[in-house]
Order: sequence, then structure tokens, then C-alpha cells
Amino acid sequence: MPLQIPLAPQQNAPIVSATQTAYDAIRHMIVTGELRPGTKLKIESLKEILQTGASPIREALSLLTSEQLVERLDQRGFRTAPVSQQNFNEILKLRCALEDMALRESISNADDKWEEDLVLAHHRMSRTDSKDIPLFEERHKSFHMSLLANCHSPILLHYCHQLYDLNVRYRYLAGRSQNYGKRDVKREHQDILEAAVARDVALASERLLDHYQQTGEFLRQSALVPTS
Amino acid sequence: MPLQIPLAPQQNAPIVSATQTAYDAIRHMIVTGELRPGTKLKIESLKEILQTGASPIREALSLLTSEQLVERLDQRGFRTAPVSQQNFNEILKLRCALEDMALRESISNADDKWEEDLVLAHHRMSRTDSKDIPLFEERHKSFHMSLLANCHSPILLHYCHQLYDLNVRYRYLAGRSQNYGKRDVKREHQDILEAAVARDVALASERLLDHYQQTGEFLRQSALVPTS
DNA sequence: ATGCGATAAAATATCGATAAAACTTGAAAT
DNA sequence: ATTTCAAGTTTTATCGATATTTTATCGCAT
Repeated sequence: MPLQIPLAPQQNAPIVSATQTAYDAIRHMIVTGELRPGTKLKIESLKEILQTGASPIREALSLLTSEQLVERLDQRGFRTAPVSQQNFNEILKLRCALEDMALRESISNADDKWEEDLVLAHHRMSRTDSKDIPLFEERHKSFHMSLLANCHSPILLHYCHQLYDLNVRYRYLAGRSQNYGKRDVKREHQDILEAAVARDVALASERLLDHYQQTGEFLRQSALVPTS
Repeated sequence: MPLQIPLAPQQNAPIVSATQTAYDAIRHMIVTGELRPGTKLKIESLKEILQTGASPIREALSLLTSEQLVERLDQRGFRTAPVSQQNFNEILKLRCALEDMALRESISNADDKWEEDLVLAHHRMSRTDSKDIPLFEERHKSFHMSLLANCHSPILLHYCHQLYDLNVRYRYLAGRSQNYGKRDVKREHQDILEAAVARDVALASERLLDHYQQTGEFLRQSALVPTS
């Protein structure tokens, strides 16, 4: 009889596949805007840039297409997903709806472990200089995902993760350096954390959505110039 | 010289890539349960079955991983996604939430074109013998997607599409041939259609969700034996 | 000039071969 | 009997080369 349970994997895998490396690199370049929206992604160029063969690149791009970061045009290659005001609005709206759902679930399943992880994630973010963009972004995402992490719904979490990154991409495109006006973002995060820890579903949700709406409003004002 | 008629240059070529072909075929095999959950997907085997090279297969599998139909294990290949009662519950719940959202949007944006397409889709489904499983399934999906099609949110639609297929997979696994008990599924569809055409958001939503819950209940009763 | 068609150039999609892991298996040692 | 280890076997991941397709270019008739 065929036994299919994958037993304890070898704990020594310091080597990541070329595909994984390419995936991470390309993803990062798209999210940060280093690869502008609508850019043709030529295999040859990427091969040189990433110092690898065509197969890993194509696989990485295939993985990215289902995440809406890359578009695949049968028989004529890949390109980075285009951006538009409409697309941005859609992402924001969906994000609010899905994160709201996830947050409510997450809080209602609250336990000590989740609470501790959340507090820790917030702490790390708050102690990070927001000038150190890559690190801050990583921790910012980590905090937001920690809020939702306890929703017991991997698929929902997966969608939230995707939408988060699609949104971050717009933040980068709008110019990550601009200041956020009169907003006290730190305070907003603090307030969300407090409501979540207090397990006040309604308040936490309200604060989270408000947080997103404000960021959305801010980004909307930045000229989101379509690719020319 | 062989007289080569230049095929429509700007138009869609009738030739689909090997990757696309492999993608469709594998997807179909997973959704219909021909490839059981948790099955190791060996490149060599698939190469033979689909009569193609390794590259298209790997690309197709990569595309399928982001859709939750295939799992990718770095350095040790691909396998079909496992199933579980928990996973089923999650899909059903998310589907209800997202389709509800999409349906409400869709109806509130109602216009003649949408209404006509919807009526047509329903007509085609209702005139199809449900014994002709592949055709009926296609039209059933077409009807359900038509309900949501007008929501003006490609990403939301994309998620609904995915979740629909994940759900259909469970239907196949539960044994597509079983009858649906005392339910009058045809009537249910008819009622949903009528509420949608009448642009009664609340009623349509209620009927749609009830439709899914009933199917969910039915599937839950079928023994969903986890892969062993 | 303007558009059409053929030709050249570029890029994609795909194959076949191979190196690198990951599993198996079986005998030796505990 | 169980664990360990190493050689042998499968399977994956990746490269390099090639056939096809798409895109760009240039001349020629309108």
C-alpha cells in the first residue's frame, strides 16, 4: 500500500532553489516599483540580472501571475501588472472587506499566544526607524498580518496577504518618501493594538478600517500617473 | 516553397501554448478528482500523459499553486492539494461571504446587458441534461458566475472563480453521481434568477446563500474521507 | 506620403541532457 | 530489534540549444 505521508523533512536545507530566489527578487522589484507597472519582462534580461537560467525565471513569473503582480500573455511573454485608479480603489475596498472579516474572526478566537505575538510584532515595528524603509515595511506588514493571523482561515489570510502587497505597491509608486501630512500613524497603530488586545471587535475593526481609508485617501491624492 | 498563409497577425492565434494545454488538462484532472488529493505529481509521469516536455508541465503546476489546487514543496516537487473537512468548511464560508458581496454589487450595478446574459446563462443550464456532467457543470458555473459578473471588481471575481472551483472539487470527490435528496435544485436556481432579475438584492442574496448552505450540508454528510 | 508585404531581427516557448537532491534499501553495528 | 550509514535509484531542478512566433524594418506600388 502506498504510504504518502511526507515524513520529517531533512532539517538541512540552507540551499534555496533558483526559482525561489528569482521569485523573491522579482516580487520585490515589482512591489517596490523598481520594475514599473506595465514593463515588459524579457526573459533574456532577467536571466542576466538574476544570473540564472530561463526555467527558474519562467516559473517564478508563472507563480507571480496568480498573485496579480504579473500578467501572462500567451505566446508573447510576461509583463508587470498595470496600475490604475480603478484598480487601486478595488484593492482598497476589497482589503477593507476581507481584513475586516479576518480581524473579527481573529479577535473572537483570541488566545494568549496570539496576543503575545501581536504585542511583540507591534513592539518591533514601533522600535524601528521608519527611515529604514525595507525593515520598517517588513515589520509593518508583520504587525498587520499578526492582527489577522488568528482567524483560522488560511485562504482568507492568503488573500489578505496578497491584497496587502498589491496595496504596498501603490504606496511605493506614490513615492514612499512623502510624509503623511498631519496624521499620527504611530498613534493609529497603537490604538488598533489596544482595541485588539482589549478584544473589542467593533472598535478594533473601526480603527483598522479608518486607518486604511486614511491611507487610501492619502494615496489617492498623490498623482497616480498611469504608465505611459 | 510551401505556401504559408499568414495567419491573422493581430488576432488570436488558434494555436495555444503547450503550457496552456497542460494547465487546462491538469486543472481539470484535479477538479474532477481524477487526480486524487495529496497525489504526488511527478514530472516524468505527466510528461508521458500529456505528451509534452518538462518545462510546460512545471509552468502549469506553478500557475496552479497560487490557486490552491497544487502545493509546491521546494526541492521536492509538486502534489495536489490535500482535502479536509476544515478546508471544506473554510471554502464554503468564504464563498458565501465573497459571493454575497459580489452579488450585491452586481445587482446594484444591474443593466440590460447583464440581465440578458444572466437569463441566457440560466436558460442554457436549465436546458442541459444534468446527466451530461461536463457540459452541465460548465453551464452551471457559467450561470453562477453570470450572477456576479457585473460587480465591477475583477479581483473579487477572480477569487469567486477560484473558490467556486475549489468547491466543485469537493462535489466531485463526494461522488458527483449521488442524488441531491429531496432538494429541488432546479427550483432553487429559478428562484435565484427571479430575485436577481427583479433586482431584489436582499432576496437574491438570501436565496443564493441558502443554496450554498444546502449544498454544503449535503456534501458534509457524504463521507469526505481524507487521503490516507 | 501611406499602406502593404516580404524579410530580418528579437524574443518566446519548448525540448533534451545533466547535475543535484531526495528517497530506498540492505547490511553492519549497537 | 532498532539505528546508522552508504551505495544505488528515482525525481527534481536547471542549463543550453533550437524551433516558432512575434515584432521591427525596409522597399515598392498606390
